[in-house]
Amino acid sequence: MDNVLVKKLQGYARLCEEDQRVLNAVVRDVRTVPAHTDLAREGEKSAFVHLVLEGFACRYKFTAEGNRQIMAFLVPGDFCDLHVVVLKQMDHSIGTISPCKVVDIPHEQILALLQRPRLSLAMLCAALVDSAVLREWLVNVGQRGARQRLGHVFCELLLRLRIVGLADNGYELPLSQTDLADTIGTSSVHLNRVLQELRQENLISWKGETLAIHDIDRLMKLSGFNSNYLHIGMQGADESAL
Amino acid sequence: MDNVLVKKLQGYARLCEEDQRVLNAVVRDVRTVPAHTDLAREGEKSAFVHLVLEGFACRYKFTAEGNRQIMAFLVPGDFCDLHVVVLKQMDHSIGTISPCKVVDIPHEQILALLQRPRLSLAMLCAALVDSAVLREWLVNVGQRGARQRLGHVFCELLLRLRIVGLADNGYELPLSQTDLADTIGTSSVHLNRVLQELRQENLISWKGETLAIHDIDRLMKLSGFNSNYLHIGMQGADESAL
DNA sequence: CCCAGCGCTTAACCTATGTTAATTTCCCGA
DNA sequence: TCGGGAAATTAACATAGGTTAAGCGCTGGG
Repeated sequence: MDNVLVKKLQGYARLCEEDQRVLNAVVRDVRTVPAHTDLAREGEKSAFVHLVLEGFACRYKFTAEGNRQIMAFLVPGDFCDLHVVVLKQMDHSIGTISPCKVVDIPHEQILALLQRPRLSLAMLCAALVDSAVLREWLVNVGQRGARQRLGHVFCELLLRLRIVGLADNGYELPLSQTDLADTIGTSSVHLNRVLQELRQENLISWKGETLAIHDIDRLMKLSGFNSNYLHIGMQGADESAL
Repeated sequence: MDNVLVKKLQGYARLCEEDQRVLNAVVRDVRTVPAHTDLAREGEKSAFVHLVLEGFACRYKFTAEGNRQIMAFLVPGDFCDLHVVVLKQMDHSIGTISPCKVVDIPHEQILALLQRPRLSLAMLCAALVDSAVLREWLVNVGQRGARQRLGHVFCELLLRLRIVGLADNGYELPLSQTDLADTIGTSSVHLNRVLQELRQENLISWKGETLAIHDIDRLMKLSGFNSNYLHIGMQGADESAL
C-alpha cells in the first residue's frame, strides 16, 4: 500500500524497491494538525521539513497592509519547505487550511534521501514543478480576469490531485471562499460573484467540501489552461542527469 | 578581476580559490545577443544552460489571448534555465530585453560545477532565492496597487544589481514601459500614469536608460518592500547542509 | 536634413473589481 | 431542538485600472 509521496515521486523517476522502502520509512510518526495552524512561520528556521499526507495546507504571506496572498496549495504528497535545509530562515509562512496529517522530517533524513540518485532526481523534479506552478500562478493573477483565474485554479487542482489518486471528475476542496479569494487576488465578494457565474453556466458545482467539475474541457478552454507546466507523465525526465 | 557570477555566488557560500577558478573557466566563449531575441522557447529543450553576463533578459509567457507576462528579470550573474538539465522541456520562454552578453554552458559542465560542494550549495541557494523572488512577485501582483507594484520592482532591482556591483543609488534600466507593464500586470497606459506620479513625488527619475532613485527609504515604505526574501548577506547559509 | 516609425504621453470614456453592509444559510455545540 | 457564530450571498455604490485614440518627440536610415 503505497503512500502519496511514493505515488507522486514515481511520476518523476523510476523508483526501485529500495527507494520505495526508504520513502515509506520516512512516513512514520504521522501527526494530526487542526485546521488554521501554522507549520512554519516567516522569519523562523524549522528543524524539520514538513510533508503533507492528508488535507490541504498553503504557503502564504501577509503584506504590510495586512492582506494575505496564498502562494501555493500544499496537497498530499507535497513537501512544504524543503528549502529550510539550506536557507537560514523562512521568507513566508506555511499553514494548514483543513485538518491535516503531516510528517516532520529531520534534515538528516532529507539528506539521506538525496543520497539515492533516483530519489534525488525525483525530488528535484518535484521542486522544479513547484516553481513552474508558481510561475503559472503569476501569469494567472497578472494577466487573466477573475473568472479565468478561478477556473484555472480548479483545473490545476484537478490534475494535481489525480496524480495522488484523490480526484476523478471532482475532488474534496476544503477551502473557504476567502481562501480562494486570497489565492487569486480578488475580494471575497467578487470571488463569490464569479463562482455563481461558473455554477450557473453549469461548469461546476461546489457544495459542502465537494467540488464537481461538470465540463472540464470547457472549463480548461475558458480559463486558458494548458497543463504543460505540470510536467505530468515526464517519467524519468532526463535520467542521465544526476 | 572576478566576473559577476563569482560576485553573486560568493554571497551564498565561501568559495575557495579553486571554486572561483572553475567558475571563471566557465565564462569562456561569451556571445553577444541583440535585444528582443529568444534564448530558449516554450516547448523546446535546450542543450545549454544560459548565463547572463551583461544586459537584461527575462522569463516570460504568453496567454492564449496573446498577453505577455514577464515572470522574472535575468540580470548579470543569473542563470536563465538551470532546470533544463533535468526537465524534458521548457514551460516558458527566455528572451533578451536589451542587447546581452551570455554564455551557453553545456549540461556536463553544469554537472561538473555541482560536484564541488561549496559551488553546489551556492547555486542551490541562488535557485531558492529565485523562487523566493517569484513568490514575492505573486504577492506584489496579487495584493498591491499599481504604484506599490512598480515601486517594489524598482527597489528589488536596486538590491539585486548592487550585489553584482551594478547599482548605487540608481542603475541602468534598459526596459520599455511596455516591458514594465507586462511585469506588474497593468496596461502600458496605466503604467505610464503611475510612473508620472512617482516622478512628480520626486521619488525617482528615469531618463534614457538611467533610473535614479532619490529616496529609497520612502520608496520602500510606499511599496511595502521588505528585503528578507532576497536572503542577502546570509553567506554560508547552512554550510553543513551539503 | 528630412522622414518614418516606435515609444511615450495625455485625455475621455468604460468596465471589472473593490467596499461596505445588510441578510440569509449553514453548522456545531449546549 | 435551539441558539449563536461563521461563512456565503446579495445589493448599492465607489474606484482603480482598461481601452481607444490622438498627438508628440525622439532616433535611425536614406
